[in-house]
Amino acid sequence: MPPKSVLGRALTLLTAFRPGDAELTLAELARRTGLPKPTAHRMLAELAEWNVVERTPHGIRLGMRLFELGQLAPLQRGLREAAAPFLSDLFEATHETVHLAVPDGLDVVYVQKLPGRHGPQISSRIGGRMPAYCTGVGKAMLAFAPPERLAAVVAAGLTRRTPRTVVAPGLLAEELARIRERGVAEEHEESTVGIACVAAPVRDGSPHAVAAISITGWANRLDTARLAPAVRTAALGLSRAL
Amino acid sequence: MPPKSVLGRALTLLTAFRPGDAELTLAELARRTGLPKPTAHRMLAELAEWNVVERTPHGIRLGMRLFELGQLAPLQRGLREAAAPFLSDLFEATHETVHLAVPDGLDVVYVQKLPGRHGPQISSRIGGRMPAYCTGVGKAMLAFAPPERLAAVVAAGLTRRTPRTVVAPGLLAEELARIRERGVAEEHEESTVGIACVAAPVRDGSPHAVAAISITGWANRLDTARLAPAVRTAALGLSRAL
DNA sequence: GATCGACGTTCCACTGAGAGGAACGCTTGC
DNA sequence: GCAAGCGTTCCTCTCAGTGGAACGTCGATC
Repeated sequence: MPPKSVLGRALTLLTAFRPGDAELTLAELARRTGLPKPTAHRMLAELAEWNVVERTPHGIRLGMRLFELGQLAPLQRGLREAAAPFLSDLFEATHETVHLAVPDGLDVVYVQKLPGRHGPQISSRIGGRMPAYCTGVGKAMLAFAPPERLAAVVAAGLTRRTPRTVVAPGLLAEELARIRERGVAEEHEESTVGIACVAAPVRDGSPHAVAAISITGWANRLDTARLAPAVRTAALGLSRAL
Repeated sequence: MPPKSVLGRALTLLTAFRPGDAELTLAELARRTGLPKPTAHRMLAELAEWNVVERTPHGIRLGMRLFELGQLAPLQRGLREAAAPFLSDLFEATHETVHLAVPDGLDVVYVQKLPGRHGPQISSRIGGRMPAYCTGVGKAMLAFAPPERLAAVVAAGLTRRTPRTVVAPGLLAEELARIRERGVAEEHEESTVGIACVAAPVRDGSPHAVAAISITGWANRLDTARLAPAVRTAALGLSRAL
């Protein structure tokens, strides 16, 4: 049941694109959104004029202007620019995958990623989402978030994603207390089997975390205890820079 | 004179945000777009529901969902993922600012940037635009572009941005021929005084360049001759990976 | 402390931008 | 040769969108 407003319909069309889709046909878009074909056709034609979508010989894909517009979002932009040197240093020192993420609702959204050369292929994507409760960055930010946020996350339910996912609200709260104390969050195969990470919260003067930095690698090779100070230092440095 | 269609108006509102604007007031948006205030108000309210824009206590800013959507644009995404390891290597080997850019119309659009720690503050931005004819990445791609593109660039006029900008179409053509021969483009203070760069085109099997990689630094310190092979190698490596 | 201008917001009668069923020609695969 | 699916066009109808008018509220300015 698509929205009736033009804007709602257009956004339904855009959000019909999922990470895997390189390009979609008009018919597929009409099917996914529930819009009549002529309606979808007309709207896509106008979006294409703005380069928000692009017409290819065999379908339609999201366009360059959308990318450009997205980069103007001030939160991501300012944060990423400030973070760049710290992330580079961290990458250079460890050669593992480095992430920068921000909280959004119950999830975390990745804002920057420097993929480690020899580490595992990690499914995270810039602009991608993961649940907060089972990721290193998510827990780091949840530990320094307003209590409502934790409550909302718990209320939405903790789904078991791997055998080691923490699904008991009590255990999660204990863990967050530990994170608040140490200033560093760890994750051992809680979101994906075989993968571990160390994360630290970034703060901008307010008591709450505005972002988090993490290092990710193979669970059996990543020496989290050794890396923790480096991640913490980078996060503190970025916090000071904000 | 704003467009009459709802979609056009909404996009006018979004594109009213310029790189410097963190957030704008409703009145300012109405002024910039020429839309009546109630119209802008109503549209922004709907965009805010989708998190395309966000309401702050003192204004309106572009939202997280716009960032997420932009990251799904397949061209940028696939390219950036494939390029990441090559860019990291290049950065590590040189410690100078590394750029990845794609062509769009008469311009280049930066898709990734790793800012060098000790290099100059460069005004380029991920998602930002620069003219093709006076940048390293731009010339690298122009040299391997369909001839219409060069013609269009020349037709639009070559503006002198610094004393060293190449503004004679003949000289530009000669330079592009040299770039085709060497496989590397250089730029010495043609877009910004004090800054130089070395760039190489990335190709995906087709005869035309789909992107370019560059290293940028202080004009008086960057040893372009020494860095050229590294940039070229990275670009060739990425070309093969595509 | 009265006046002013600019702000965001609400209301509502009018209307033209948008809708979408019907039908088109084209390609693809039985 | 036919059927199914594709993108595209047409054209009448209607309701989503419009925007002038007027609102309460806030800081400056006098």
